[in-house]
Amino acid sequence: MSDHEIKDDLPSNFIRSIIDRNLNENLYQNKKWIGSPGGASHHANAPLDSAKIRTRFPPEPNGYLHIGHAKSIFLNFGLARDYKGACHLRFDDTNPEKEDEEYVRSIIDNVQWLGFDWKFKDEDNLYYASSYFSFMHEAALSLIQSGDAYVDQQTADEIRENRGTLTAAGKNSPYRQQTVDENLTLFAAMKSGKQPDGAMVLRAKIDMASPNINMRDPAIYRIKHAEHHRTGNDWCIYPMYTFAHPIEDALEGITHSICTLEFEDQRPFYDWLLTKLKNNGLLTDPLPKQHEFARLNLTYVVLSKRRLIELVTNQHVSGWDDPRMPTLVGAKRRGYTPAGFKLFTDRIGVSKADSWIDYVTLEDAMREVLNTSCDRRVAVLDPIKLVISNYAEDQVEDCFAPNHPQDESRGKRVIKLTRELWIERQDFMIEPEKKYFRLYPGNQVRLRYGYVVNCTGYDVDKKGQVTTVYCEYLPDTKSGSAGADSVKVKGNIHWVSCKHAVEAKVNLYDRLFKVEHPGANSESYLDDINESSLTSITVQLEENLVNIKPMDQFQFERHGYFICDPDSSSKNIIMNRTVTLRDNWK
RNA sequence: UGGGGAGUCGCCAAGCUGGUUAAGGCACAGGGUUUUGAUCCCUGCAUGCGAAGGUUCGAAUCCUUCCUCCCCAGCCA
Repeated sequence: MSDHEIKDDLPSNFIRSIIDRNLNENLYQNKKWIGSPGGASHHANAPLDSAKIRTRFPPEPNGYLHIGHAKSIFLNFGLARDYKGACHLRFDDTNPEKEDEEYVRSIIDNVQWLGFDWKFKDEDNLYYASSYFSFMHEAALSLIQSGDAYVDQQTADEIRENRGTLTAAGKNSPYRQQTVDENLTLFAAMKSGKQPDGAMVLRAKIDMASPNINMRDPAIYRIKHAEHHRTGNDWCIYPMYTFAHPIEDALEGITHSICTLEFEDQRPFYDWLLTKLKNNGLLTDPLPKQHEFARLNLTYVVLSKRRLIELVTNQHVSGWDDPRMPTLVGAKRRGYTPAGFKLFTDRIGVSKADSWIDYVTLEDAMREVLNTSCDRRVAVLDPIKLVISNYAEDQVEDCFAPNHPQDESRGKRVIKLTRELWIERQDFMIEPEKKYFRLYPGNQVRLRYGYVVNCTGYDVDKKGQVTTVYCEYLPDTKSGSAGADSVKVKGNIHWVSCKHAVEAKVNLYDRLFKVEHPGANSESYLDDINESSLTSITVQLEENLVNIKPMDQFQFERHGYFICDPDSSSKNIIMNRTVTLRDNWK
């Protein structure tokens, strides 16, 4: 295949268009990279960067990754792979009060689970913003020296008041005209540890009358007497995201810094800062450029960090990895797969339009992937007994079931047939409704992989509930035998031998919220919680499932895809339903 | 009422340096195959591109005006 053909297979979106254009403009042909992050002097004698582009996935280690992050991960790492570039995993740990090592580990696991790493040739591009604190401090000093930053001693309230409003310009701080030396002294005081939190803050000196509020002298360094999970007590001043992020990108030689829409207003500051630092000799071209895309919204799902935390702490779910949670750890336990997420993100595309993706789009992507990857098994979820009256009490017979209907190479397995079987309650009706073609008195169906049977009767308990169904089998009709097709039936039901069945617990999951947009038309999104999002039942599995191991996945025929829970054991098998099969009936 | 964005089929989304009948996916509706009412296959699904004007031989693509929605006033990210 030629490059041209390969390119035709790639999706088209505005970010790829930008990259294509940048590459055609030879924007990075003189870009130097010495193999590790650093400023202008660090890369001064470096060779040309062999990575065509550099992107980054920059999570703050203050929570668990969710499905929305998966979109960003596939975007950033996918772009790097397609363009023969590198994607860095960078922890944006500039706020010590919120961040923790526990999240770092979980994020690393999640990214690897989705199939990515941060290697590029011999580089290991795993970085921490906190590694750049020294450079950031120097950058701040340089800004003070060039007259582009000052230490403001107003209180937080005063700063807020003087910022102005959306329609009215702000007022200059009384400290805005301090000399460079005064600012240097004050900034040193901030760093010295002798100033309490909030006493003063370093601000960029731009324009208090800017129509863009982000340009009204944004705060770039604050005092925070807090222990950082990586730098300990080395610092008591920490850079703000606004200041830190562009620098992180620049030091790592990022070409395309892709973030979500809400940062659009910050792009002017991003460019302002980097240009200043370039003029001050700390950075060189090509400078990274920020591009924004629409974050993922999924119907019936909440993705905001605050709400997710609330769901866990208020115990609406069992934890971060509850299979109903949209976290990656939850999705994994639910049985959602990396390949499914890849298909999903490919399908939804990338754009700048705010949008809500139908939850069914995600489910369908999972079904499509699971359909080919999962072997089939039989499970009766709501058992009633079926007795084959003309089948001997002690007889046991092998039935052969293919592991996958579209892939013979996966072989067959044996399922034992006996006189008494478990079948689904839903596969029998005393009085069939229209178009129902399963079991009812007088009707014939095939016991999948076994014989055709004729329904002869049934028992009910005092409540009128069916307890046992009776039938007679047609001896010449066994699946695979010459006479198998001699009797044509429409219905085909699954079953499990009572004598051989394995009991298990199954968790049936439904959407966590009962409305498309939780919270949109109610007091709180919590009012929209679906109280029956989890149903736990006891079921009968085919005997071949006795040795199932945690995380094994199967399709239970006619039901859906199921995964063996991490807490499952041979004595206590637990299966989680990932997603049902499509069902045109009922 | 300031600034920044976005509006193409029920949900996404190509196309947008103007040029045959406006890609594709999901959903939906029919039909075929089928020992999963699954899968798979076929067919249908916007004379229309937020609205109205205008430029042009020709506009979703260019211009003008208007409408709707989202984001921004943390020493959060």
